[in-house]
Order: sequence, then C-alpha cells, then structure tokens
Amino acid sequence: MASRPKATILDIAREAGVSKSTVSLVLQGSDLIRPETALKVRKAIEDVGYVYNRGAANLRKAHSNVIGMVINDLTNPFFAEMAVGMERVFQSAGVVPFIANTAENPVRQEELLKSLMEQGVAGLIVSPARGTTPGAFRRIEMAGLPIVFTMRRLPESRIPVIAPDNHRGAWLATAHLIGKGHRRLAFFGGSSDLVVYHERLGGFREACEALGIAKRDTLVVEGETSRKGGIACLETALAMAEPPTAALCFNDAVAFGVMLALRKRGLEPGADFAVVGFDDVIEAQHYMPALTSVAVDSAGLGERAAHVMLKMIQSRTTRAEDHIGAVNLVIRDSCGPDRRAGMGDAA
Amino acid sequence: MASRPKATILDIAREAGVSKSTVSLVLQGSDLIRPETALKVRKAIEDVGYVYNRGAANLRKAHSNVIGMVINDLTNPFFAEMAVGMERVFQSAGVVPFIANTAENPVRQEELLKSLMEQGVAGLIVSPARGTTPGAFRRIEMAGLPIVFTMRRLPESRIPVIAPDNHRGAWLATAHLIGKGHRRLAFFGGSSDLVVYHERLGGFREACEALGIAKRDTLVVEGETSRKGGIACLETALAMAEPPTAALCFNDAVAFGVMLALRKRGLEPGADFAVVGFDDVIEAQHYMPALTSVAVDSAGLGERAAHVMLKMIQSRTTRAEDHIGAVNLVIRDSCGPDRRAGMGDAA
DNA sequence: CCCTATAAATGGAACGTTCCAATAAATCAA
DNA sequence: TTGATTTATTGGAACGTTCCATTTATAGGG
Repeated sequence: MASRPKATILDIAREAGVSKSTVSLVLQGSDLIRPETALKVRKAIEDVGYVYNRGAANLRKAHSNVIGMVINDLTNPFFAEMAVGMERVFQSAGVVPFIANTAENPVRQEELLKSLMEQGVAGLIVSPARGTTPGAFRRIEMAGLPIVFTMRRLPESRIPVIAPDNHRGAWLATAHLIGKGHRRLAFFGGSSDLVVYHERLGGFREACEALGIAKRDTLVVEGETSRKGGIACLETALAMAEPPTAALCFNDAVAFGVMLALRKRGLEPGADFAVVGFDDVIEAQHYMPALTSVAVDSAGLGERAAHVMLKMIQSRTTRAEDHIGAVNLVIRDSCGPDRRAGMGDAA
Repeated sequence: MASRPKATILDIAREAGVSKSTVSLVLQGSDLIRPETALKVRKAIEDVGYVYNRGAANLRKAHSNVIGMVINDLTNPFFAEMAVGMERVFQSAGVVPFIANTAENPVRQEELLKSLMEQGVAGLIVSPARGTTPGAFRRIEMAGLPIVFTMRRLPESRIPVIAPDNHRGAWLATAHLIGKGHRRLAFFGGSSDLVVYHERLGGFREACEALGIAKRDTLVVEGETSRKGGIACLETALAMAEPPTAALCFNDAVAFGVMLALRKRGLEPGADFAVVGFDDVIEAQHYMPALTSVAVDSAGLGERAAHVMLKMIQSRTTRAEDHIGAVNLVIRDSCGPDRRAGMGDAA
C-alpha cells in the first residue's frame, strides 16, 4: 500500500520480454507490432499497474490532449451549462477539458492561466473575470497558444470571442415591454466595467429611442448581478418620484431579485410591474410567475467555442472569427401591460 | 505570431550569461543565488517569454501541485458550491485544483480519472457518478494515489468519505413533519442504486417507526432527482386511495417539482401539503413559499474534503478517517400542520 | 542459394527540468 | 602564507517518454 516506485515502460518491457520501444508502440496502438506481441505487452501493463506518464511524453511530442477552460463563476448555472456544452464536443474529439474557476478574481485568474500553461495545455477557453486587465493575456498570445473568449469580451483585444448577441437581445426585450404599453422603463443591474453591460444597455437605449421613449422616461440602475442586486435596484427605482412600470434586467438572477422585492411590497410581478430577464436559465420557467427572458443558448455557445478551439488547434493558428450567437426572446408570464396607461395592446 | 520554438531554461541561461542550474535555482526562489544574479535571470526570463514546463520538472520532482476533482454533475448548484469550497482551501495551500465533470456517466468518469492520473496529479477528490462499479478505483488505489470521496459513498470501499449525515437529516425532517401533526407521510425521489438514497430513506423510516407512524401509512416513490422527478412523484402519490399529507423529498430539486405540481393542481404548498427538501440550495430560501430543507453545508464539506486531501498528501498516506458533516433543519414556510387531522401542535 | 522486399523489433539520442557533487571565489583564523 | 570555511555558481546524470535509424527475422523471386 506504500507508494512503491512507479512502473515505467522499462518495467513493462522487462516483464513482457521486449524492448521499451515495442512497449511505446503498443501504447500508441501502432500496427507495426505483431498482435500476439501486443497482447503480451498489454498483459504486462495490466500486471504491473502501469500509469502512462503524459508529462514525459509531452517532452517529445510537443502537444498534449488537454485544454483548459477558465470560468469566472461556476456557481452561476449559466456558466455551468456552457461548460457542459463544451465538454460534449471535446469528449468526442478525444480532448480532455480541465475546468478552473476564477470566482471573478483577476489575480486568481492569472495564477490559473499560468498553471494551465505550465501544464502544457493545447489551448485555452476563457470567460474572463471582471476587472481583467488588457495585458493579462499577452503572455499567452506571445506563446502562440490558441485562446478564445466566451461570453465576455475585453475592451481592446484581438482574441476571438464567442458570445450571444447581447445588443439584439436587449433590443427585443425592450421592444416587447414597449409593445405592452409601458412608457417608463428601467434597466436594472450590472456594472459598467463589463463590456456585456454596455452591449445590453445599448440595445435597451436604442430600442427606447427608436420606439419613441424619451430619455428622461428611462432609468438605469447599476447593481450586483445577483438576486440581492435586483432587490436593491427595485428599491431604488420605486423610491423615485415617477417610478418605472417595467424593467429589463441585466440577467435572470437580477430579475428574480426584482420579483422577490415586488412580492415583499405586496406587488405582483407581471401584473403590477413587468420584468424581463436575460440568459433564460432553467429556473426562469419554473418561477412564479414564469419569467420572460432572453434565451442565449449557453450550451450551444459552449459547443461553438469548443469547435472553434479544435479548429484552431488543428490548423495551428491563433486566429479565428468572432461568433455572435442568435438570441431568442422567450415570452412567459412576467410582463403584463402597463396598468396605469389606458390599456395598451394586449399581445 | 507563428509557434516559434519554446524557450527553455537553457535559452534563459544563455541570455543571462549564467548556467542552467542557476536559472533553475532562481525559478525555485532559492536563497543560494546572489540577488543581483537573480535579478539578471528574472529579466532574461521576461525577455524570452519563458513558460515553465511542469511536465519536465515532475519527471524529477516526483510530485506535482495539482489535484483533480471529479464531479458527477456540475450543473447542480449543490456540487458547484462544494467545488468552490474546496478551491478556497487549495488556493491558500498553493495547490491548483482542476475540475472535471462526469455528468453521471461512469464511462466518462473512467476516462477522466485515467487522464488525471496520466497528468500526474497529486491527489483525487471524487464525487462518484451513479452506477460506478466497485472496481473503478482499484487502479488508483494500486498506484498509491490519495483519493477521497465526497457526498457519495460506494457500497464496499475503504476509500475515505466526506459526506453529510444523511440519516440524521432525514430523521430530523421526518420528525418535524410528524410534529406538525402529519400521519401519512411520503418519501419522494431518488433511486436505490445510490447509497445516499438508502441513508436518507433509512432516516425517514426510523423516524416514522420511532414516532408511531405505521408502515402502511408511509409511501415511498422512487424517481428522478430533478424537478421533473418531483412532479411525477406527486402525481403518483395523489392518485392513491389515501394520499399522504406531507413528503420528505430526496433533494431540493425534487421538492421544487412537488411544489410546482401542487400549484398546478390548485393546491398550496405548505398549507394543503407539507414538503421538506434536502441540501438547502440557495434557491430554497427564495422560493414561494420558502422551502423548509435540511442544510448540509456543501461549501463546508468541500473545505473539509480539501483539508483531508492536503493532509493525506503531506503525510504520504492513502488512508484517512471518514467525516460525517453535521446537518441542520432549516424551517421555513413549506410545512403547515395537517389540516385534515384536528389541529396538531403549531411549532 | 543469393538478393531484395517486407515485417517486426530494437538501441540510443533527445526533450526540459532537478539536484548532487564539484568547482571557483571570497573570507577568515592562525 | 596556508588551510579551512563559507558563499556562489556550475556540469552532468537522471527522470520516462518518442522516434529515427538500425538490426534481425521472414518471405518471395529469380
């Protein structure tokens, strides 16, 4: 049970009465080896409890079969789903994805990226932590390692990005609210250090402008991208002189918080105040009332990112095109018409 | 931008005008090197864009600084939280945890374990996939690699386990329901191929027996451990001649499903039918009504598992004690008294 | 029986580190 | 001055693979 010296291909060779080269070939499934010999070797491998040493192999072979995925928040089911989508693709390509979680901490992110590189990964898929500095990926680019960003984009960077069409999603959601007769709209949650925030807010603003909502009838409240943040946003909004009657939320978590806060005040989400979420996580459909949300197909984006990465590795390039995923407004029960205005059109 | 040959310590040595040994010592932060020399070397390292090759190093150094965590379902926030707890501990110990997701697939699990071992991890923390065969970890044990299980236990295995006190949790929850006056109780969800299932069901049964509930007044419905499973369980139960008035659910997801299904039938969870969950995921407190659930402190268990692992690595042993984590019944709004029986005691 | 072609197996150098033993330089006690 | 001690640096073997260039065995053609 003690840690006996590990078996190597030399031990196998001795056991099987062949040379180490032969063992190596068997391990690689070469057809240069006579089947009976291969069998003998495989038996020896089993007998000595051999564990392949990929580190030693990579010393000669240049590139490994593992890619690293660095995720900013694993407890957000949205990212977890994306990770699962990627795994599906990588698995069938014989690539092993190792996941690491930065918990939105750029320092931690730096450490993990370093570690992954030292480990000799073949590529990196990263959903950058909030507050990542633009230079954080210079070393990786210098090393010529394939890398793609998912979900989030960095201000000035040539690294390919796989992300949903945030602008359009926000536009659609906002138009939906306006179509329901709402005239005073809010955008809740998120903070301006995220590019995603500007994309979604931009869609919101453009839709308002295009559909005749004056800027002074819109309200933007920054806040944490969590239930707690949503609660805070709603409190702020309802404290205003002329509060909004509907809100587009930065993401579903914020929307859940808003609905919770409404209930706590005796208001019914949907009927008394319309709310739209973003991301369409699984829970959205199970809430009471079910949440209208912008579906971004996180698993699909994960798959896409994985495919792009495989292509990059295969073609030994470090460049790839951005991919902006289609979004889809899923209408449920959280957006009634504006009650105060004389009945808007009921869709 | 093309993949130039990677820089090695020899390149650094040449650049800095020292020997490779000196560079190696600098990399390890040895105090045998004159500070000025170290500075010179560090500059060279920066200049050539050097990336440390841990695979090569491990060839001599025996043990690495990475440990693998193999999780059965990353999209379950419960496991994600546990993973995050572990990460906290490992980070401060300078150990890098790589996470891999089996998605409850034993074959996938086997592949991942193999890969992790080949990568030369220092230890393994595993939450086994459903249907894992007892022999799946023989190779790992043979290799003398430290391994601990979390949350789930395998039928006959000497591998240390870090898990919540499922039996007691179920007992407490059941006693709570009985205390509320319920006399016909159900256990919903889960399947008997999981040891956890037997532990929780066992607690349920013992509490019933100890507190005077006849076996024929209890109902056990197996089912998926998901919302969907919960919905199905409730349908089955309400179709019976004398349906139960309360249920302990295998986990929170099942409980959510049960509440959903109750609503769909026009019944109010808590008032018309009492339901208790298990795990106490974050959403439990945000549901309507807030779910009474057995809190298992997943992050804490994760931390504990990480500590045990560190200890094992440090003391070069492959043995450790099991750790059964305390549980805590969190009473919220999903369990009113039995209405049909003449008012039980109101807690 | 020799020559060539094919199949099967092998030895050895190389990969990028670590670490031991050895060297070189500087300091000190006598 | 000499030898001993300390400080700073270095060469070289070793780690477990891969893969090229060889060798050995087997078969086929004349």
